[in-house]
Amino acid sequence: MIQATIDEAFLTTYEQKFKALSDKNRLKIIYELNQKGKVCVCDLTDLLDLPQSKLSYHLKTLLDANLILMERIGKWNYYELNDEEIKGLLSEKLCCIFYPNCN
Amino acid sequence: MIQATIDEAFLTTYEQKFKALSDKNRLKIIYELNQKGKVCVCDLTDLLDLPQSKLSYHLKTLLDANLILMERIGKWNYYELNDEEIKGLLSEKLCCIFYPNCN
DNA sequence: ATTATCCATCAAATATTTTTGATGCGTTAT
DNA sequence: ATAACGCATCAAAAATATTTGATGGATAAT
Repeated sequence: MIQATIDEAFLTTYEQKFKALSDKNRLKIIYELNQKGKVCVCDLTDLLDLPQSKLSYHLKTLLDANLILMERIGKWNYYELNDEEIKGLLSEKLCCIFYPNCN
Repeated sequence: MIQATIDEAFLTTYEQKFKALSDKNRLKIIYELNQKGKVCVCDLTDLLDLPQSKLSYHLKTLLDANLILMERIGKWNYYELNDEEIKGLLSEKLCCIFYPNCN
C-alpha cells in the first residue's frame, strides 16, 4: 500500500534531532566542536562558561540525538561532532558555523 | 576585533528555527506543505487530524520562525513553505520530506 | 439581516525541558 | 592509601511549551 502519511518513527527521530538543536547552549557546543574538533568536557565548561552538570546534561541531549560522538580517554571524556549525521540534517549554507568541515 | 564567540542574536534566530522544527505535528505540517504546496488551514485540520486551535498554534510557531508563509484570500488563510529559508537551514538529503522542490 | 464558515487569540490546565546543587564512581597524582 | 580531579546522574525547583475549550472578528452564503 502507498504510504498515506509520513512514518511515525521517522518523525520521532527528526523531532529528537531538531529538539537537540533548539537550544542556544547546545548550538554553541556544536559551534565550538566545529571550531575545535575533539574537546573534553572541562575545556567546554571554560569555553561556554557553564557549570559542569548543565553542560553534561546538554551533551547528553546531543549525544542521544546522535549529533555528537563521545570517546573516553583515561580520565577525560572527549566529544566531537558526528559529521555525517549533521551533514544529513543541515544545509551546507551553515558551513563554518554548525555545518562541519568548512574550507 | 576578531569574533571571540558566536553572535547572540544569531543563536537566538537559529534556536527559534530549530525549536519550530522540533515537534512531530509541525514536521508533519512541513511535510504536507511540501507535498501539497499552498494549503488552507481547514485542509490541514483534515490532513493532520488536529483540532483547529492546536493547528493554529503550530502554524504560528512556524510562521514566527519564518519557515512558512501565509496569504489571506477572502475567507481562507493559505500557508506554504518558505522555500528559501528552509533550503538555507536543512540538508538537501531531506529532499521530498522536509526539503522543498524534489524531482 | 441572519446564519454559517474560517481561523486567530486567549486563559487555564497540563506536560515537558532546563536549571541547580548534591552525590558518587572511576581515574590519576601524591 | 589518600586526596584531587573529571564527569555522569539524580531529585527537586523553575521555566517553557503545548493542549484544551471558549470567544470573537471577518468573510461569504441564504
